[in-house]
Amino acid sequence: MRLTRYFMPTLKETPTEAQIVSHRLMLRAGMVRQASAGIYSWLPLGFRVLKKIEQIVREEQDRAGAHEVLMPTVQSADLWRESGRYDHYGKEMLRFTDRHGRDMLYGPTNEEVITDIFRFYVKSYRDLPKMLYHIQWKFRDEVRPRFGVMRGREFLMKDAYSFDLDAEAARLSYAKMFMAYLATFDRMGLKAIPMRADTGPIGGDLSHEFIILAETGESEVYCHKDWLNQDVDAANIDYESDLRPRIDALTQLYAATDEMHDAATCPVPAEDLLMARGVEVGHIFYFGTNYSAPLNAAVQTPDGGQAHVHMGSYGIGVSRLVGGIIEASHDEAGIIWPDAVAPFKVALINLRQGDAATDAAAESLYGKLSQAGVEVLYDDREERAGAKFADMDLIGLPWQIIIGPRGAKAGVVELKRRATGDREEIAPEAALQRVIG
RNA sequence: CGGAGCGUAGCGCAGCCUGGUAGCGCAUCUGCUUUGGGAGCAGAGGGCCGCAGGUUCAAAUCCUGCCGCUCCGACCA
Repeated sequence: MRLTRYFMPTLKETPTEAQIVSHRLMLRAGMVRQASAGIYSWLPLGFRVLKKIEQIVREEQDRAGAHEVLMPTVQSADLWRESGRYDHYGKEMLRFTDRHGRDMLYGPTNEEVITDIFRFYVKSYRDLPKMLYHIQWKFRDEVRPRFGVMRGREFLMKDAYSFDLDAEAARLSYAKMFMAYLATFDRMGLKAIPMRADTGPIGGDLSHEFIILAETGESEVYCHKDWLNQDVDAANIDYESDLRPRIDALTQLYAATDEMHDAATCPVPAEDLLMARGVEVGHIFYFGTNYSAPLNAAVQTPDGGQAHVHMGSYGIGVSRLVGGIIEASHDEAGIIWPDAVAPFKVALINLRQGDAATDAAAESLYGKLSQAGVEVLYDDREERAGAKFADMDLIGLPWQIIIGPRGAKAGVVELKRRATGDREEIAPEAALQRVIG
C-alpha cells in the first residue's frame, strides 16, 4: 500500500479527551474516530488490526471444534421475557420499539437467541456435544464509557456457547474453550492469565477470566510470579483428548481476580505473589441449565427421558483486545504491534522521495515485497525524514526498511526492528528475505 | 447514578473575570530554499465562539435552560 493513496490521518498532538495510552495512540495513529461516547468508527488502519484479531479468534474457535454462525444485533424482547432476564437486566440494555410497537433490544449478549436456535433443531443426545459461536457487535449502555475502545458501549465480541448432555460432559467443553483461549491469546503475542472469577448473577460454579497484564488495566489481580514464565505450548493441543489434566497442571500456580482473592487464605507466600493490574480480554462460564431450563432446551436421553442441556458461554472482547494489546505493547514513540496482529508487516520508508536513486531502490523493493505477499506500507510521501520516522514509529509496524540517498548509492538499506530498535544495514535482497522469514 | 470540569478553525490552546464585531502554535494550500529523527522564509484559505432564550446601544464574554464530551467515585451478566 502506498501511503500517499492510503487513508491514515495521523495526529501530531493528542486530543484532550484521550486519557489512557492506548486511546491516545489509537487516535494519533488514525485508527479510530469517536462517533459519540463509547462508540467508534474504525478507520482503515484500525480496521485491519480488528480483522487480524478477529481472524485469529475465528481460527482457534474452529480448531477447538466450534462452528461459526451469525446472530442478529437486534433481538426481540419476548425471548428475554421467557428467560426471565428482560426485567432484570437493567438500564445497560438498550431497548426500543419498532413501528408496530413491539419491544425490541440491541443485543448485549446472545444466550437467549442461541438457545432458541438450539432448542428448535436439536432433540437428541446423539447430536451432542455442540459448540456454536459468532463474532458480532454488542451494545451495553454503560453508565460511564471510558478508556477508548476498551470500555465502549458498542463493541465487537466473540461469544461461544456449548451444549452438553450433563455436567460432566459440559466440563469437557469448558476445558476445550479454556485451552482455545490460551492458544488464541498466545498467538497474539499476549500473556493472558486465566483467573478464577466470580460467576455473578449468571450462576454456575465454574468461571475464569483471562487477563492480560498492563499497568493501566482496570482490574486488580493477584498471581504467582512464575506465571510470567509459564509456557502454554499453545500450538500443540489435542482437542479430542480430555484437556482437564493439562489445565490442572497449568493452573496449579495461583491466579485470582480482586473479588476472589483473599490475602488471609492466599496460598502463595508474599515474596512470590505478583500484585498487578490487568485488562480482562476473555471470560468463560459454565452455568448448567440456567437458560436451558426456562427456555426449555431439552434433548431426549439414552433411556428415553428428557434432559435440559448443560450450557457454557465463552466471550472474547475482540475490539477491546485492540486497546489491550496496545496497553501491553508500546513505548514513548508509539505502538509496537505483535507480528500476528500488525496492520502491515513492513514499513518501507523512502527518505528522499523525488531523488531518482532512492525512488528507484524503494520502488524496486516495494515491488518485490508485494510480489512476495508481504503486507507492506510504503511511505512515499514528500515529507522530511523526521516526520516519516515519527509516523512509522507511531503506527508501530514490526519492521521498518529505510532507504535513503546514502544507502541507495551504496546499494544497502537499513532494516529496523520496531520492538527492539535494532537496526542493520544490509542488501535489499537480504532485507527482503529477513522480513519474509 | 453521586461529585467535578470542559465545549472558540482539522488538532492543541488563549481571549471570558472587567461586554465593543476573534487570536496564537501546529496542520492545510502557493512559491522559494531545505532534506537521515516532526525544517526555514514569504504569502493565503479556513470560525452560526455547542444550541436556544434573556439582559444590553452592543454578547465568545453576563444570566437561564438544554445538548454534547471528559475526569473521580459507584457500577461493569
